[in-house]
Amino acid sequence: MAGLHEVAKLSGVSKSTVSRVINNEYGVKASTKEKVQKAIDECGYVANQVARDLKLQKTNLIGVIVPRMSSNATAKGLDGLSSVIELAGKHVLLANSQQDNEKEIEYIKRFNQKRVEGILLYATHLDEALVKAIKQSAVPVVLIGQDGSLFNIPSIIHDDVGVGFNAGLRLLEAGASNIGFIGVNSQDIAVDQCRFQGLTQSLQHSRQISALFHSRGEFTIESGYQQTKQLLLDWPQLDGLFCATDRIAIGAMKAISEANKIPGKDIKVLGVGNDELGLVCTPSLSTFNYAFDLSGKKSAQVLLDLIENKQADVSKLVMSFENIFRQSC
Amino acid sequence: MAGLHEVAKLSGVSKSTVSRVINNEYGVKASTKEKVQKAIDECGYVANQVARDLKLQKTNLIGVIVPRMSSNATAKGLDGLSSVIELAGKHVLLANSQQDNEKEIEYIKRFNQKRVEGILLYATHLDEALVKAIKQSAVPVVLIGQDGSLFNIPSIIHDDVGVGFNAGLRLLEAGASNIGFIGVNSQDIAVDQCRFQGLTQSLQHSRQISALFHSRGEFTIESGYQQTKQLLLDWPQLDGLFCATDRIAIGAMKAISEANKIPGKDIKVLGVGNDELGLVCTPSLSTFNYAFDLSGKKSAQVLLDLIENKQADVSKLVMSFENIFRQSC
DNA sequence: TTGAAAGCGCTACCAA
DNA sequence: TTGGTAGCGCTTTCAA
Repeated sequence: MAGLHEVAKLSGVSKSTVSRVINNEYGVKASTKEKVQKAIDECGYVANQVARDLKLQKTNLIGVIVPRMSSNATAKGLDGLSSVIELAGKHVLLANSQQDNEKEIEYIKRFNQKRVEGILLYATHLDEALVKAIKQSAVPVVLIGQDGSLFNIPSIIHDDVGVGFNAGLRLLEAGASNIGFIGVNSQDIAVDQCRFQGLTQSLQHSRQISALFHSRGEFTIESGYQQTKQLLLDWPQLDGLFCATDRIAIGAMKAISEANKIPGKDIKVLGVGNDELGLVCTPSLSTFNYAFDLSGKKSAQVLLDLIENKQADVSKLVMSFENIFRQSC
Repeated sequence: MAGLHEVAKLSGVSKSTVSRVINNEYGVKASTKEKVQKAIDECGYVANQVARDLKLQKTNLIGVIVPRMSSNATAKGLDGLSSVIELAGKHVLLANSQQDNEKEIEYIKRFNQKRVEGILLYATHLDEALVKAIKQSAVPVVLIGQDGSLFNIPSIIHDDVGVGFNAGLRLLEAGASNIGFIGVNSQDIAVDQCRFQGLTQSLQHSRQISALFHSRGEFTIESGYQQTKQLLLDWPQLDGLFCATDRIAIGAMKAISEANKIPGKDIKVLGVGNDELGLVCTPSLSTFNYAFDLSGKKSAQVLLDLIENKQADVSKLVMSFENIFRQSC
C-alpha cells in the first residue's frame, strides 16, 4: 500500500509537505496542495492510522467488554455508548467475554497493550481477581452493572435495592403476602443479592415478614419455567413472585398457567428490565424499566471525562428506574 | 508508560534481548531471561501493540459495521462472529452506523485507515455509493444480509425468496386465499423485495393469483399495528397476512385482535426471524427461523479465509431457513 | 547468546 | 512556504 514517501516522490515535494496537505494545515501554497492531492488520488493513498497513533501517542480507542451481545441490557447499552463514543471521534474495540471470568481479565490486559484510552466493562460479578486486574490497568476502567465503588472503581449501576424494595411494596399492595424470589447466581451482587435484599427490606418494613424462598437459576425463560414448576409444588401458598429478570418472570408465568393458576390473579408476578417480551406476552408483565441505553451513554461520558481530566468527578452513578404497571401485578 | 528501553536499562541488557524475552524466543540464557523478567515486573512494562503493529504491518483487527445493536439479527450475529474472530486471535473494531448510509461509507474509509484486515458489513440496502466505497476498500469486505454478488462482493444472505415462497405455500395450505404482504422500505432488497417476490411466485404457481397488497413501513411492532389497522379497513376480505419481520407480525396480530378477528383463525399470520417475542405472544407466531448466530460465524469464516488466501472461495453463501409452526398459521 | 542498527509510516521541530 | 531530520516503540538482520 502506498505511503507518504510515494506520494512525495510522485508530486515532487517532501514528505513534510504531503503530511501538511493530508492534515489540512495552514501554510501550503494552493498550487502545491493541488499537485499533492492529484498524486494522492493517483496512487490511492490511504493514511496509515497505526503510524499516526504511534507518533501521536494516541489511539482514540475505547475498549468495551460485554458478557454477551444478545441481551436486552447489553444491546441497548451498546447502542447508547457507541453514539457517545462516536460523537467524541473515538472508536469502539469490542470484546465478548462469553461470561468467562478469565477472558474478562485477559481482555483488560490485551486492551492495555492495544493502548486503548479507557475500558467500559459490563460486569456480572466482581471478584478479587477482577478487581486486581482493573487496578493494574494503566487506563481507566468504568464498571457497568455492578458496584465497584468500594474498591474505588467508578461504577454505573442501576438501583437494584430500590427495585427490590418497590417490588415488595407493589406485590403487597396487590394483595400478595406469601412472596418468593427467583434470582440468578449469588456471584451476581446486583441482580441476585441487591434485588433480594431490597425485597426483604420492604417485606420486613411493611409487614415484618420474610420472603418465602430465594431460588436461583439462569437468565433464561426456560430456567424460570423449570424453577417455578418445582416451586409451585414446594410452596402451594405462594401468591406473589418477584423475578430478577423479565425472562425469568415470563417462564414463571408459563409454569403458573400450566398449574391452572392465573398469573396476575392467583399469583402476582413482577419482573425487572422492561424487556419487550413482557409487553407482548399474556398476561402482560408488570416490571421495572431500566434505561439501558442511557446507562450506556452515561458510562461512556464518565469514562471520557476520566480520560480527559485524569480524575473522577463521580465515583458512583446510580440510575433510577420506572415502575411499569401491566397485568401481572 | 515504561518502554522497552527502560526495561533494558534496568536489567542491564539490550533492547533486542528484552524483545526476545517478551516474545518467548529461543536462544536466551535462562539467567538473563530471569533478570529481564524481574525488570519487567518491577516497572510494570506493558508491550505496546501499536508499535508492534506498525513494525509487523499487521493489526489483527476486523472491522464490523452494524445498522444498530438492539436487533435480534445483529445481536445474535455479533455473538456468532465475535467467537470466530476471537478464536482466530483477532479483535473486533465495532461501528454503529445508526442506519445512516453516509456513516457506513465513512466507516469503511476509517477502517481502512486503521488498517483493519477485513470488514464485515451488516447491510440494509446496497446503493451505488456503497458499492463504490466497498470497491475502493483496500481490504476485503463481506456483506451480510444483502446480496452483493452481482457486484462481485462476497455475501452471506438468507434465503429470502425461499422464505417468501414457503410463506405463500403455508398460508394457502392453511386455507387463506386473500393474502397481503407488509414489508419495510423498497431499498431493502432482501427483506422487502425478495420476500415479496417469493410470495408472489408461490401464489402464482399454486393458484395463479396475486397478493392483495404490498404495504410498507418500519421494522417495529407499532408500525405493524398501525398499518394493519388501516389495511383491515381497506381489505375486509383479507384472510392471510405475511409480514417481513416478526415484530411487524406481532403488531399486526394486535390490530387484528382489536378488530374482533382471531389471528390464526380468521386471518392467518406469518412472520420471519423467529424472534423470541413470537414465542411468548398470544397466539404464538408462526414464523421462519434464520440462524443469525450461524450466519455471523460463517461470514467471519469467509472473511478470514479471504484475508488468508487473498481470494474468495465462495462469492455467495445462502443460508437456509427452518419453518416454525405455531398457532398463528 | 547478545548487541547495534535499520526501519515500519508518520508528525513536528528547526532551518532555510 | 518548504525540506531535512529526529524519533514514536517495537522487531529483525547481521555481526560479534
